[in-house]
Amino acid sequence: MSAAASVVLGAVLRHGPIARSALARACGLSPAAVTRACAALSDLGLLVEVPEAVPYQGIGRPHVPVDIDTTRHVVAGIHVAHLHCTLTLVDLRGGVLVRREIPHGTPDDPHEVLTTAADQLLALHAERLPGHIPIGLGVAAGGWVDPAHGVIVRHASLGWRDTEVRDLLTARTGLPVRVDSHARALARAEQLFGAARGRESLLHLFVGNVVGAAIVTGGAAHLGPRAAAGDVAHLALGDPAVTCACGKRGCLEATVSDRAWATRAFRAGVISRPLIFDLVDAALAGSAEAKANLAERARLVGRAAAVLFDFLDPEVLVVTELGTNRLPSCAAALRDEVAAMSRASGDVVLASSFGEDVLAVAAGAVQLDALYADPLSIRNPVWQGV
Amino acid sequence: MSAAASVVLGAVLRHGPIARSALARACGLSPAAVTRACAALSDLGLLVEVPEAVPYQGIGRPHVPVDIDTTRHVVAGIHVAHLHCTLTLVDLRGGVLVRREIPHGTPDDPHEVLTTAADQLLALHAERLPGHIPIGLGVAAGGWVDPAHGVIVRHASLGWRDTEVRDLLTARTGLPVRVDSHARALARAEQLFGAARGRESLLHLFVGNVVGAAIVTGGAAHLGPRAAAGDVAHLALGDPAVTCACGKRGCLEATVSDRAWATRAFRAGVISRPLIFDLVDAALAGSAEAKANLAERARLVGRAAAVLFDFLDPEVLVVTELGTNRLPSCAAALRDEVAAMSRASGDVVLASSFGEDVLAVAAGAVQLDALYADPLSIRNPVWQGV
DNA sequence: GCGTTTATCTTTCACGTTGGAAGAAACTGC
DNA sequence: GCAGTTTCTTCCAACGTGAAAGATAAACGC
Repeated sequence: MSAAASVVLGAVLRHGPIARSALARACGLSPAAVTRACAALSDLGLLVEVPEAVPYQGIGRPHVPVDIDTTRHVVAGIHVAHLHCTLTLVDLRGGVLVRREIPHGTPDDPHEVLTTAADQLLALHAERLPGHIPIGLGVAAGGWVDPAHGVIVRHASLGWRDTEVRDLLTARTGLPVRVDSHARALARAEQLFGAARGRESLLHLFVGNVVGAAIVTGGAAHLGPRAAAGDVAHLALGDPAVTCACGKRGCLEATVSDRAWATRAFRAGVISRPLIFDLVDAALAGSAEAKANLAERARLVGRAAAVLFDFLDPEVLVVTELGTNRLPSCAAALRDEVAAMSRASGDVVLASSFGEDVLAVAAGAVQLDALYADPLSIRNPVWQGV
Repeated sequence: MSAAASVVLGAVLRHGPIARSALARACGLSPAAVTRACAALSDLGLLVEVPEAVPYQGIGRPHVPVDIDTTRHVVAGIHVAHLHCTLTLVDLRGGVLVRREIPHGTPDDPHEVLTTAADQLLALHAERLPGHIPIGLGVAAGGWVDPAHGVIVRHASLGWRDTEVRDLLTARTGLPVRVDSHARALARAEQLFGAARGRESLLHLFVGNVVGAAIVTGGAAHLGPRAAAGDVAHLALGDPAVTCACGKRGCLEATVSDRAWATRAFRAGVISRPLIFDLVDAALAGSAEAKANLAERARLVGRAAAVLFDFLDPEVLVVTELGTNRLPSCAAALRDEVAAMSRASGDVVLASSFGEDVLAVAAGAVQLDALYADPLSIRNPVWQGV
């Protein structure tokens, strides 16, 4: 309920260890309100005082910086990919504490995949971080996801339809469960912990086997009435010469998705198997041909991003894509292309902040999003007793 | 400040004459809160009781419907077009009470154009509606406008740059002044009084001599850090064969703007002068060639709109364009094209609600937007005295 | 015709959140 | 050790809200 608590916790997250007096200025709240909010958040184990963190130099009573307490709670995350689930335990700053990948038993059976993942995640928690109280469980998946109902409407690669995730896993784990799409989860992560920290608008373009986008305006993700906002997979922003499985021409996904591009590179003789990792590895190993090939993809992604950027005009554009995230030359190609084709200046175009941990962070961010929106809702009876 | 007053006034606007009890249900407020809000709004002359409006049939104490009081206040509007200003006095329901067009004296002198318009508008008010208290002045213009600073950054056709409108006209008229772009003003009008009534997301595409869009998400217009959101004029969504004055190919504005399309139709021999009105008049007079020509434009607009729609996934798409607004066949062509090229079903694609009055309503809506956002800010000392 | 029933609207009161002001606390400088 | 300074806390009044009780105005039933 208390709006102040949410604002204060968000400001602490952004500004690191920070004194209450500075918080009051940063949040536009009275000192009294900040004290009250900090007390409440401290009682819940979300905030700690760290007197030694920022030594006080000046005159007067020394300040007592507060910071996010990452030692008490964890957030669990499940990312449902094509061949495996990524299980994660993430702290309140989005730091990945534990990560494990488990292959799907029976990919056609959502119930089995999800309950197995949840069970293993609980076991992982009991084994590795028994002292951390789990706040909730976030589930991220590529494709069309309806976070309002906790449903994977259409999983991008597994063919699942209208899979009710939230109710299933809440019953199974007893934790609050939130579900969201890949692209939106990562957008929120960028906004909380990454490049878009503190920004109120953001366009996040995710290019993997799935291609998707997330639109953040006014500080909140825009879902659309069908939760389909940002579905750019089949926009005609790609190569017009490519015919997509959907029947249309020039679909973005058919042009630049991992699978599509790997196939294209394979046919062009750049790699010997149609696997994107082969292409990236070759580029990392120094192959000029592979580098040029990936830069070409980055430019195609950039051309599409330029259109979306100019239309939406967000504060930041973040692109999550294997090549640009690992190869500076690709990131530069992307940036140049966007700058050339749009009003965006180079400094608002950024590669994902999360490196290898993208999937792990995404899954956790789904739940952390909810925490930072309403921190006082964490009324965990287990914790209250300690 | 009171959030309830804004919510209540908005609900009254949407639901016409409505009983307080029904308002409480519609707004999710307690009856007490509604009573208080209505009393405050009544005192300000924004609301009236209309006991006879909805005769009560059932048992129990009869309800007393309340409605927007359109008899006390007016909002002034100035729309700055290429050759003239449209001056308007609009009531609180967006109804145009007075409209007058005045040609620019010296189009190159923003100061002269704006002050003349403001002076004439004040005179018009004194002459025609002296009993109505002016709440404020809205200014709408095509191009790049920064409403946060009240500045026309770049007028689309007059070549004005960084014209400070708000401060100039506040000083001149003593009224609160708000400035916004054409596309956003009309989007807000659609949301308040038109097709998008009560919707929280909306994409409005405006096609005139200027081509622009407005993005509404979460109930509020998205501006972007430079107030440039929705600038679709130079997106490559038009005919790739067309080269734009900006140097790029396929720009939307170079393809479908009034001027560009009229020129194209003129060259094709459909009309004898490159004037869009000739084309529309011919079509209205029954010319099959002109109709086909305008339907082709509607389809091109639809193709561009489809991409933007699928990306943003708004609840409604509203297109303001001369042909589709006046010719059912064009509206149908647009609808069909959007439905074919996007996920949008036909019923979310709508032509503008305001017919001949588009410009007049747009100018007024800029200020009405502010009124409905914070009705209690109308502390007009003149009114308080009555 | 008069009390009962029903629904609308208003008033009263308690609650929660906030900012302002005063006070307590902790340190420096003289 | 005392003034000066800044941080943080406590107390209190203001505000907006919902719940509940009360007032009001009609139809209904006998």
